[in-house]
Amino acid sequence: MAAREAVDECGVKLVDPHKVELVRAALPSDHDIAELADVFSLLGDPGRLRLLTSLLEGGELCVCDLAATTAMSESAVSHALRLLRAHRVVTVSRRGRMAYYRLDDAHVRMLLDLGLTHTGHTVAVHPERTGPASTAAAKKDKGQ
Amino acid sequence: MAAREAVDECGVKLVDPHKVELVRAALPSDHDIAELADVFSLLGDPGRLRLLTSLLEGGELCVCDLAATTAMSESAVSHALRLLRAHRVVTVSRRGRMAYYRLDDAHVRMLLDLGLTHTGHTVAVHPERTGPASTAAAKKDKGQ
DNA sequence: CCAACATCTGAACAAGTATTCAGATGTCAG
DNA sequence: CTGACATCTGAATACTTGTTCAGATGTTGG
Repeated sequence: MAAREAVDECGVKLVDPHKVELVRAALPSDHDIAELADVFSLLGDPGRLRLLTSLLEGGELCVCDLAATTAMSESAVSHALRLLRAHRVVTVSRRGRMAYYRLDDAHVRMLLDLGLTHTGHTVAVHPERTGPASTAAAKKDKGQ
Repeated sequence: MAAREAVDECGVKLVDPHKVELVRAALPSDHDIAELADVFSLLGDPGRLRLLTSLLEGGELCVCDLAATTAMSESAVSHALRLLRAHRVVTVSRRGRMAYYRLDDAHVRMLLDLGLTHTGHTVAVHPERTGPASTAAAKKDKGQ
């Protein structure tokens, strides 16, 4: 079994070149990876997570109310919302001097929903949730 | 007019105190939020994302093969895997001088899978992104 | 028009984090 | 045992990122 001595184009030693080749071919492009990492990164901040969860619960909220629910300064909320807006995760509808935000990305909504359903530990699976409007947030099964 | 002038305990002005109260009550605890943000954060790095996607595709791979599939240095891979190991996302089984890693968290696996099936739909709007290479969704059950 | 208000923005600072390098640990072959 | 090897680890670096402060923009009511 000389399998251990294989070397790839860059001179790196490989253990299972065949599997490596398969995996490499199946991996998403750098662009797709970067985009996906971007989305996860957006959800990877406690402040933004509270923000998005609030919108998932409340449907539509203005900046000052969001600041209240998330315990953040209005400035911090505004900065965070700008980021989320730039990534098309939320949309804003301005009425008078207020700005009302809402979730506007089915993909993120699903990830959020799936994440919240499993907070802490892996419990029951909800594979049937594919609709953007579903938001298992209403049931809040925290008391698992 | 007076409806707009509500104020919460900290002296912040609120627009819809009732909704704010509801949302606040429904939000996960700080601990749960932090944990979930942690998980998303782990998935928010391109390197770790490639690493995890490789494991999702390959099932079980050693460090040097992972370094090859992800185009990272073996040291960087090792550091990343240590982080993932600390968060119980991957497990290692050592055979001889090799260390074989595999995905070991159903929650993360689902998030990864859900994320990968939607690559290219969220951040930038990509009309026809049907998947140039296979998005791992098709054959995700390799590992077990 | 003016003053009060909600939100947005830019710059500066602080904090966290990924990557690299060099060396440590532990394993196998002879 | 010794040397070659795979992986792990710690420290130093540079990088990214969240938060704050002060001021800008745009809106409402008198």
